[in-house]
Amino acid sequence: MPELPEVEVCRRGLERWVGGRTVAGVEVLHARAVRRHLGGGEDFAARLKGHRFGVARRRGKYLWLPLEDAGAAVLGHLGMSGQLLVQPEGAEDEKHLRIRIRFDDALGTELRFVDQRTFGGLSLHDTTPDGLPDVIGHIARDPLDEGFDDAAFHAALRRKTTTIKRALLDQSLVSGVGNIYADEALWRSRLHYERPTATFTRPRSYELLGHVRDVMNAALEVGGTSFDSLYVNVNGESGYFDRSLDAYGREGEPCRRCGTPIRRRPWMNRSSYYCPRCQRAPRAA
DNA sequence: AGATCGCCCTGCTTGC
DNA sequence: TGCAAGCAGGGCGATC
Repeated sequence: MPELPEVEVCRRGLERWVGGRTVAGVEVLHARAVRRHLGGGEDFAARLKGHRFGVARRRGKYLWLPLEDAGAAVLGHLGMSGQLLVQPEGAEDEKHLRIRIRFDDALGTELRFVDQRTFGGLSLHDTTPDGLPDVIGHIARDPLDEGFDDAAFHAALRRKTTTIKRALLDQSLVSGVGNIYADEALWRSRLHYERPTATFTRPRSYELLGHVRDVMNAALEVGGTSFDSLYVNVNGESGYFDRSLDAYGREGEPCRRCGTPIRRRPWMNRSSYYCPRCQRAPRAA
């Protein structure tokens, strides 16, 4: 379950191992992996061939490889279980290999999109003048992005009629926050997931953003060591999940602040983990 | 038009 | 032991 830090590690790997290389051929092995490419797998392959990749970029959990001089980019999302791997050309196919991209050079490696649950995929899109694929114009910057506007985020919270965890997962307000990091940041902020966003004061919004950044930076430090190898490893096994989680997945275990057992509650076809003592439910829940 | 929620998918775990 | 249900969840799009 790659969250933003894992996607950023993946982007760095793409930048290092795939940037500047020219596509020799593309194999689409599973149609669902290119479902966002409206022209289908054959069109995807045909339109990539012969083009050179530029510098990999990322916004939220989306990442993309610009095609130089084409005004287009290959957009990728890892979904739940996606991986982008740089493998030796002769290496055995992974069980869930969905897309293979070969290159027109002598480096001896190819790019593979591997995805068990097929929530992720690749697609080709025109880019806007600022280089963004046109279909992700609605995705906000992430809190680690220098261009993220804290004041605008707070104003948006005040404007919305919703609750804080929904807002954290709303990629048009802030990107890169998934279910795990939302629960972690809320625990650190001592905020209940159902707190209405309209009640947020500016200091409270800023404190929450600070905790979101801390959670992401901590994971980035742990996961950021694995990209400096042949493999662009983004499978979420950063080690961060086992060692450093305070709320997510800890149902029944003692809160690290007060010792109260952490609770799990069904929420939006998912789960919310929280400390019932540190994170009190709002009065009008 | 803003807010909410069902659904897509596969493999592991749990329970009867 | 075998089968079914539960669970994981990002984001699109239908619905209210």
